[in-house]
Amino acid sequence: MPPTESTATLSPHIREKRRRRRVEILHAALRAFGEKGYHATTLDHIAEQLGVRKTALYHYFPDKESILYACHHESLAEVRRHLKEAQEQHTTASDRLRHVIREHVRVMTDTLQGSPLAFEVPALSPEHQRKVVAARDRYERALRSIIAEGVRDGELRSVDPKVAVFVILGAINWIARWYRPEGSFDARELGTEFADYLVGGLTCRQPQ
Amino acid sequence: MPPTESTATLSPHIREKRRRRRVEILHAALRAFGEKGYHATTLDHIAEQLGVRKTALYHYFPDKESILYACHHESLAEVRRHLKEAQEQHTTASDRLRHVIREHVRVMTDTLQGSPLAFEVPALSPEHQRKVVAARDRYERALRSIIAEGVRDGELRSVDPKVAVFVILGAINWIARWYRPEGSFDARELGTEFADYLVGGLTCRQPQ
DNA sequence: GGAGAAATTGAATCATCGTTCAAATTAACC
DNA sequence: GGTTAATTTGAACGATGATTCAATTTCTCC
Repeated sequence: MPPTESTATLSPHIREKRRRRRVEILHAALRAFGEKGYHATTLDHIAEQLGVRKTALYHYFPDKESILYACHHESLAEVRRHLKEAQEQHTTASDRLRHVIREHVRVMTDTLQGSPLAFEVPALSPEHQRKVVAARDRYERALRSIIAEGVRDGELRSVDPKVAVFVILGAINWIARWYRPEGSFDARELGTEFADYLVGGLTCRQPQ
Repeated sequence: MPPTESTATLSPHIREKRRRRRVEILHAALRAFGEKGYHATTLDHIAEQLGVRKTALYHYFPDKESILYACHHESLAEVRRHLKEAQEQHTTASDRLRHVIREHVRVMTDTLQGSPLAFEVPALSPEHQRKVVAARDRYERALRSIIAEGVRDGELRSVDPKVAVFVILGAINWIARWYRPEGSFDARELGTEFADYLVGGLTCRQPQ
């Protein structure tokens, strides 16, 4: 009876099955949180999507807040991975930005439709909140310095990087509120459109 | 004892005093909703900001949901007023867009820091929800057609107006999550920066 | 195919608000 | 200044939804 903790003594098969189930729960939770917000989402609602009773969830997570935290954790890891890619694969600020935006949009539209910065951080426990805010700040700061570099090099217009990052993340996080997988938008095109728009608004009119 | 209803038989002085109090409540509610979201906000929390017990609120609004609706109603009226201004005072798509964005940002940062499209619509009663969604859709459609016109006239890049409007409103609504009046951002500059960025991202590189 | 672990369930508990209401306080106005 | 209406309050109620737990069902694996 290892509800929630102690994955150590499990057989590989069981462990894997358990991991998959956790991911399923997170997907259901992410969808619900994105649609209605954390507080309006009941455990019943999440469980219902999985064809199960809410008490079953306690076998995988100690409480509702931990589910929210796991969502944050997963999707923050995801976007920060793409940030790293961008840094490694591109050299100019616009290319890096374009990469990050496109991939972040993809994270929002994928099954793990994560809005790691969109979800209500205040709902987290102090401990979890501290961790999430720290990770989110690292991400935001990295984006800001990409923009700041671009401005310094004359590649981008002279904008306040803080404001620019807020605009970008606002636009991206908002996706959770209107995007539905069954809708008519193509996820891949969406990322490109976002990148074109949001990078285009920062680049200089006349390349010097 | 006219709690909530029947403003008819009141003296002008009383009526005015009552109106002011309602606005105070809305401001407190808007701030709280913007920070923590509707469901995480308790009536105690709103009342506390006004130095009063939560039961006092029932003298002005029949229930919590009506406060949310009033917030929606007020701020939707506000942004749609600015939309009308934009149509009347400007002729080109970019100028109209610029006007709307700047003013919408101001609405977000002002005392009535309204995020009429940001607040959880599903929390409203079916009746109120219908009204708010209708008004919001009118607003969104108007913005889309401004952009569509600009594209048709060759003034704006060829973008999907739907996506562009989502980007713009996402960026603006996100303001409720990070802007604090006591912070270091100047509200007026903010509107201009948003407009520059978000209109700039739509305009053609080389005016034909 | 059977023993034991894992997963799920249903019933019960508990805490948190939103809401009601009668009583108390405060303001309006003649 | 006193009467009436407006406003606020404190205590109590009720609904919702998170959480606990013992019992049951379903897997795993020999």
